[in-house]
This record gives sequence, structure tokens and C-alpha cells, in this order.
Amino acid sequence: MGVIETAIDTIKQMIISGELRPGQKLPVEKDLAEQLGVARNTLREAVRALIAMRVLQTRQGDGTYVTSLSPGLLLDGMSFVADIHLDAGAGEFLHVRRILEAEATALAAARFPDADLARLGELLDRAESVAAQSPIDHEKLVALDQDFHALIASHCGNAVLAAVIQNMSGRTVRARIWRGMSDPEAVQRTLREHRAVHRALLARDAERARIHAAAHVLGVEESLNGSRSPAGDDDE
Amino acid sequence: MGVIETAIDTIKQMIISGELRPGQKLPVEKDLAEQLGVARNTLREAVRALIAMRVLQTRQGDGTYVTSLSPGLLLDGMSFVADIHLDAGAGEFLHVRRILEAEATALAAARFPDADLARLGELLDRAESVAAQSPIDHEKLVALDQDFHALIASHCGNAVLAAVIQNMSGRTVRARIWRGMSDPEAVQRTLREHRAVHRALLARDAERARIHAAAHVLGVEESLNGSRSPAGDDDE
DNA sequence: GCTTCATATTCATCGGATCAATTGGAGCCC
DNA sequence: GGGCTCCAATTGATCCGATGAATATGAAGC
Repeated sequence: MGVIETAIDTIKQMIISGELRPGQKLPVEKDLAEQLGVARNTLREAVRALIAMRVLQTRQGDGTYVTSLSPGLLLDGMSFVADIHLDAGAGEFLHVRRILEAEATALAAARFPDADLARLGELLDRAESVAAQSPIDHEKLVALDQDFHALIASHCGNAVLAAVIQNMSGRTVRARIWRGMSDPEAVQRTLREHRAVHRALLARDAERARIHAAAHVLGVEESLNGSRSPAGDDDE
Repeated sequence: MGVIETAIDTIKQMIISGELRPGQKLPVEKDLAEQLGVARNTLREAVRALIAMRVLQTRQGDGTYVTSLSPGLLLDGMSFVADIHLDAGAGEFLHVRRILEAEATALAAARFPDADLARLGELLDRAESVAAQSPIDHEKLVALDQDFHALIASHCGNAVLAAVIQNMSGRTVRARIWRGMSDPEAVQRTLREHRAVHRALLARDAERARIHAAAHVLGVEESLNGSRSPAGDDDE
């Protein structure tokens, strides 16, 4: 194994073992390099790799710090994966998102704070007013859509589940989905489905919430690939 | 944005746009650095970040290549996330794994090749023979357990789903689960649950497969946190 | 035709130099 | 004294050049 890989693993182990805790500052490059027995440039490449994994964070003139290491932070590189497989794999990502979002929405039904239920309704109001204008500002709809799903996921009681859902569809994927809705009817259908999920959450009905959430994502899947089975049942 | 981040994004864009395709060789460091207008060391840090994301791969003496970019490859950094949250978040990861594995097992029921159904049975035979010995070789059980779940996930027909499941429980997490089974009865129960999943798959019964898979992971969850709700229903 | 080996190519690692951002304190003004 | 300004130290960011190590390539020899 190369020197850099060894350095990466050493730092990882220092974190897993608790020697380095979230938010803690690392020794200065020169010292840490010496401690690990590598050159400064080599250490920098190791640090750069950990920065890419959102494990470390540097601030010029200040120092290098361990991040919060929260699942939401560490899992957010996944959205890039979704973006790369924009064409071939979008359906597969959506399928996973459907499974997870259905569960998360059901879980959220029991624990959604009333204040956030109201906020959820406001998001829908704003989305509907945007959709009523012409031409439709798809950028705004994408942002509101993301907020809608993120707010629900954040209340599922499972930070890992929320993080995975959040990153399952990258920004590019989500933008493409909405851009594909040139048909105003598709936009209206999406908003109706969102309303249905909202009503189920208002009623604290987990099963209704689950079904509406699943149907909503499934609708998106089908609109992407022309109602073929998104699971790959076809043998193409 | 720093020079390195710019270089990373530029290479990413070259991949997303298709200018760089999977398996393709990148220009030599010197040329690529010049092309991007950065020093060679700077480019190396950008490349190192993309290596950490499993997007690039270098071979000393040969060159730098774009990886296959398969979801399974790109998502496998996730297992490190699971390892970091070994204590606090293991239950949350397992919950997500339960949701996904139940679905994947159900999906696999219809498309499992007969040959691999037989292999699945052999894995169980070997696991039972290992469990029958004393002292129990937990390392072997962990490996067989991983193979068992991986084989099922690989036949769900969705590469993204399979990859996420595969990485939802890191090696460390899985090892800890089995090490925690000092009680031989717990090992036997796990093997019985695996058998139940196998029988359901043999019968091509998706619903039975789903239920047994979910029950199996749920059992692991409960054994980890003493039958409290793993979703965080308690207000600790 | 095959193996062996020298050589070129390419990434890996190193050490040092300079630039840029942040911090912290000294000094100054009100 | 309190607050502000500015300078110097600290620290990461970027660059440069050199050497080492692994691989590929092609020539030489059998």
C-alpha cells in the first residue's frame, strides 16, 4: 500500500478510535507530516482525500479540522453518483428513493411537529402560485420540491434514512425531472400528489402517507421511462 | 473557490459531459496540469480527491484512468460512514438496511437463477457446519453472512439498490454484530432466519421472502438495542 | 518465436519556496 | 478604558524542481 493510502488510513483510525473528535483541530501540516513520517506534500494529498469524503475541512490561515461527521454530511457525496448516472441509472435511483421515501413519510406521520406541518402547507401554496404563472419558473419549483421532500425526511426520526433520501436524487436529476414536465398537466399532478401526502400527514395517518408518497415517486419513475417497469423487468 | 476545487469540478464535468469515458486514460499529469492551468502538485491533489471518490484510479508507471463509474464502486465509500457511527448510529443504518433488504429480497425472488439458489444453500450449509464447531470461527461466519446477503442483493435487478445495501453495514459493523452473538442460540436463530429466506426464494414467493428478510434484520436491530424501538421512538 | 533486459514513460514521494487568508496582539485614537 | 487600526506571526494554498519506483515498450539474444 502506498504512503498516501497509509496516511489516509492512519488519520481515519485516529478518528474511529476517538483520538480525533468531531470539530477538533489537527496539528499543523508540518508537524502532522513529521508525525506520520511523510512529506508535507504527501500529507496534503491524504488530507485532500479526506476532505473529498467530508471527513476533514481546512480553513486557510487557521487550520485543519475534523467535521461534524454527521451522516448527512458524510453521505452527501452520493448525489454526484446520481448525477453521473443521469441517463442509465436515474430509474434505479428513483426506485430506491421510492422505497425509502415511502417508509420515511410513514415514520414522519407520527412525529411531525404541527408548526412544520403548517410550513409544509405553505411550501405547497407557494409551489401552486408559481405553477399558476406563465411561463413556469421551473427553478423555483425544483427548490420548493426539494424543500418539501427534505422537510418530510428530516422528521422521520432516522438521520441516516433522511440523509440517504436527501442525496438519492442529485440536484441535476431533480432539475431534469422538473424540466421534463413541460406538460402543465404533469406539474399539476405532482402538486396534487404532494397535497395528498400533506393531508395524510395532517391526519397523522402513516399508512395513507406511505401510499401517497410511494405513488408519487412511482409516478415520477413512470413518467421518466414511459410506464415500463422501472425495476428492470424488461430484458433490454 | 480554490484552484484545486476548480480542477476537481473541471474533471468531473469532463466526465459528466462524456468527454472522459469510463476506462479512458487521462493525459499525463504534466500535460493535464498545463491544460487546466495549475501546477502538477495541485493537479495531483485534485486527482487524489477523485480517487477517494472512486472516480479515478492511478497505476504507477502506466497512467491515470477513469473507473467503471458503476454505482457499486462509487457508493462503496459509504461503508466508512457506517464504521464511524459504530456506536450511535448502528441502529439507524440497520433500519435503512431492513427497509432496503426486504424490498431487494422480494424483488430477487422472481429472478434468482437456479444455480445461485443452490449456491445460497451451500453458503448456509457451510455456515451451519462452522457454527456447529467449538469454538465458533466468527470471522468465517461474518464472511459467509456477507456473501449470503450480497448474493441476494445482486439479483434484485437494481444495481443501485444492491450497492446501497452492500455498503449500508460496513465490515466493522457486521463483524461487531456477529461478535456480539456470544450466545450460540443467537447464532442458531440467525441461521434459521437465513434458511427461512432461502426457502421463500426457492418457492419464488416474494412476499414470504420480504417478510423473512425484514424479520431477520429487525431481529438484529433488536438484539443490538435490547428490543427498544430502533427508530428512535423513545425520547432519550 | 520466446525470453531477457535496457530504456523510456509515468505516477509516487520528497523538500523547499512563495502566496494568501486568518488570527492575535501592539499601538493608537476617541 | 474601550474600541479601532494595523502589523506580524501562523497556517494552509499553490507552485517548482528533483529523485524514486513501477510499468510498458522495444531491442537484443537465444
